[in-house]
Amino acid sequence: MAEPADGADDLLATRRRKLEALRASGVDPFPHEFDGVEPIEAVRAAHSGLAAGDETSVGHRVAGRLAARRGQGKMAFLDLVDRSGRLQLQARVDELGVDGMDRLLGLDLGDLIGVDGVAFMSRRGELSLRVQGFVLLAKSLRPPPEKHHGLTDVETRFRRRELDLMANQEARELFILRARVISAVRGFLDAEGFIEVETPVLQPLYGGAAARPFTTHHNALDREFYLRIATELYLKRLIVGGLERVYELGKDFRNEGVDSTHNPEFTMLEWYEAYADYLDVAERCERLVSTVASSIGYSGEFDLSPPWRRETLPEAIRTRTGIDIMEMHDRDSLAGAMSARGLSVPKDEGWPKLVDELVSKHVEPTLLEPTFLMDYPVELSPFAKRHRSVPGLVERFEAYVGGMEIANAFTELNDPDEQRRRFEEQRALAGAGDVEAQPYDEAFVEALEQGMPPTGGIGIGIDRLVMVLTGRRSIREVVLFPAMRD
RNA sequence: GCCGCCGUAGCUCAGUUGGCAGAGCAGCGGACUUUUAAUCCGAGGGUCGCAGGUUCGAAUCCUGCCGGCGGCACCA
Repeated sequence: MAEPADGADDLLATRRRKLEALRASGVDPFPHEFDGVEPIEAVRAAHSGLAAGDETSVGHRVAGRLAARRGQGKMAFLDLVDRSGRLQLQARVDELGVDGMDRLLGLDLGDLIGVDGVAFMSRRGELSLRVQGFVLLAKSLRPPPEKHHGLTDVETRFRRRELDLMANQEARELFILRARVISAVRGFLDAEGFIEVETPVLQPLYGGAAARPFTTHHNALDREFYLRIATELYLKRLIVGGLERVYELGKDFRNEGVDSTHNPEFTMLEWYEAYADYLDVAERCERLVSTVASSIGYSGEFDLSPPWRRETLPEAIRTRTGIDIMEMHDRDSLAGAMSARGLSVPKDEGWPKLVDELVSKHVEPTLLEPTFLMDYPVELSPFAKRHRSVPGLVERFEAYVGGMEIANAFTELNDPDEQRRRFEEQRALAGAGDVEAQPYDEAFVEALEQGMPPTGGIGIGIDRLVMVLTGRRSIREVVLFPAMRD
């Protein structure tokens, strides 16, 4: 409430005052449109051959946010930023008049403006527009982040992503690249005969992954629903229905911990393909990732081109720890072998969890180059088909890059009676307190009883794929608005 | 959940042994017709995350809480 004058008022009040002054002088600070805008990138492309000092008579209309200002008085330079880049504007009093000059220089950094100007190459060799006319497109009532250091505070960058995007070009580029990844994924699958489908996010019963769900309530039906943890079971029902090749790209929700590779809601791609097995799926997976990578110009630390390394899970555990899980099929002998080698043994956990421990502690961190880890114990995989030649295993792989799981796939179990038995086993685990055990899904089993062709299916974590393709180490860097505490 | 580090102006950051709260950018007033983080002059701007405690005196030391990051645990 302090009175204006000089610096006694705060930054917001100053901007509000300017807003009111504009209105008082008949300027609409929030006009409705600005037609015919050219992306800054296109303006640059049109003048790539100019040399320092060259003038043109080519006019351009651009629009964006005012990002910097140099100079005052009779001539000044300003920087305008749009999605595609940054362009210097030159403001001259002999072009704009004293009044126009004052109005242009009276704008605040952060204001959105539209500009008509003529291209020229400055003495220092920077492409610029000599401003002939401009219009305020939206007044900014809050100060933008600092113009040199940008916005670096991690918490602010995530909570107020709009500030990150306006201040940091890398942030803009990253999310544009993410969009291109998703577009390339669709293009790849569409071209290979898959159709994109949408299945329920709100589900009466959840399933398809080992995870705890979020619950919500439907008022009119007066019943609980779950937010899906996977799309798997519905998609397989579409395979039963004869759609043959389907994929879904969308959010899954898992009510579990948050860390650098887990966000409670995340983007998952799943596809299912009739008459295929997990080897076919692996081949398509490595081809998809490699194709998407080259379509976005990936040049990171990994060689993503096919074929990826393949290693069986029992073999991977044996070479890392010397333990042969195929020879130790009861909990006690495996636990004994682990403690004999000085490895920590999770208490009160059964054989499957011990295997899981060995894989996540001793195998996964070593899988840096793209690798398919193949053939998992049946106990860990309630929806995967038994291995055609190795008892106790299923035809399943997880794909790893940089020590991080990016995909999980199997030859789908299509024997309804065995699926029923697997659900019974899950029910027993749930009874023993496993909060992630699969709930029994009778509708799914009945669908399998209609007859499902041999099918291969996969889930690929899109956020993690984007992490790999952009070299980011935290999932929060590739999700626009990651989950944060209040 | 446990451990460690961090939280100071709109933004980026200093702040010594516990002794008046600092700089740059941004903003405000002014000068400047080819700047590139423009420069120069002037005057402003603070819930030092929050709440307690110790002390003559706390941004600084102690406790608790909130938030962030990292690690562990959990988690396909």
